[in-house]
Amino acid sequence: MQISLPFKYDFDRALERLAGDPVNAVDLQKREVRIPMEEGNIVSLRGLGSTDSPSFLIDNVLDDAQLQKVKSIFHFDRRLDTIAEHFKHTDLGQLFIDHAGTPLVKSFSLYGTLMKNIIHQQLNLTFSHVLTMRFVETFGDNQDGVWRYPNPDKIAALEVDNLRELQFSGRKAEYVIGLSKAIVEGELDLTKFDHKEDEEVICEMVAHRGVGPWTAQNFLMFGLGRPNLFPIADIGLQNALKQVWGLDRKPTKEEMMERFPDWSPYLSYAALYLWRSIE
DNA sequence: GACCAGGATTGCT
DNA sequence: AGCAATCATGGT
Repeated sequence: MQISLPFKYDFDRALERLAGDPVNAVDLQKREVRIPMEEGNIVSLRGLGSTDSPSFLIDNVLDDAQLQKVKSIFHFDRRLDTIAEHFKHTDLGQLFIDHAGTPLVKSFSLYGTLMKNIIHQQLNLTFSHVLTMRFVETFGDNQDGVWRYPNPDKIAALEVDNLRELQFSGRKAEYVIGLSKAIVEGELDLTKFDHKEDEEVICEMVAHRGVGPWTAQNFLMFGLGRPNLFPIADIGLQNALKQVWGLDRKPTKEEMMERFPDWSPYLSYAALYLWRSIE
């Protein structure tokens, strides 16, 4: 199955971003990522064209529903040129020229992205990737060289010490186990968020111990692919804005929020391109 | 050796 | 309501 897009799409950049997380099965030379699907099979997505003329080869999809799911993960239906145009006359205009075609790619597993976001809280990226990798290697499974996050029931059954052994903090271990229990017991249903407003999802999520605004906003961005979130507590975004605005300190919450009306309804893309600017 | 990392919670004023 | 301490560990 081959498809092409009528707008700039930097697939290599998307792959580099995915490759930043060692859990993902990315081959930069072959321009390929293999995606472990919920249905059990592994879909292969390979880039064929260029950023200006993007096309893709999709292999091993079971049916049309799954094809739509893959397209949705990579946002092949979301016009990046329209979004760049929106930022043209804002303070972030240059970013959208420098990194044109950078897409917002969703993670492959809702539960996985929640666990990953918890694990990544407040830690530097290198160490947090070590932790997520240990988590997946210890409790997930490997199918044909592709790692898959475990099911929540497996984590819900753990003791704090099982995660302490992987060098989780005691508190982080409690969060991860507690949230997994909430999912198993049906108190937290990640699959029912699709038709709810951002604010409603955030409200429900932060009611659970371990989930704060940053984690809920990241889940909405990278789990559900929502276009209009800006995790204001994020140190990386603060540092990126410090650089873009030429400040000698990190910007205040108020200074950042002042720009929201200009960036909206694409706050997620403002965040994505700001992260891109400091990578 | 201090201080900060792509934070959240708890306890204290 | 707002602030400080706490958490594990790696990098600077």
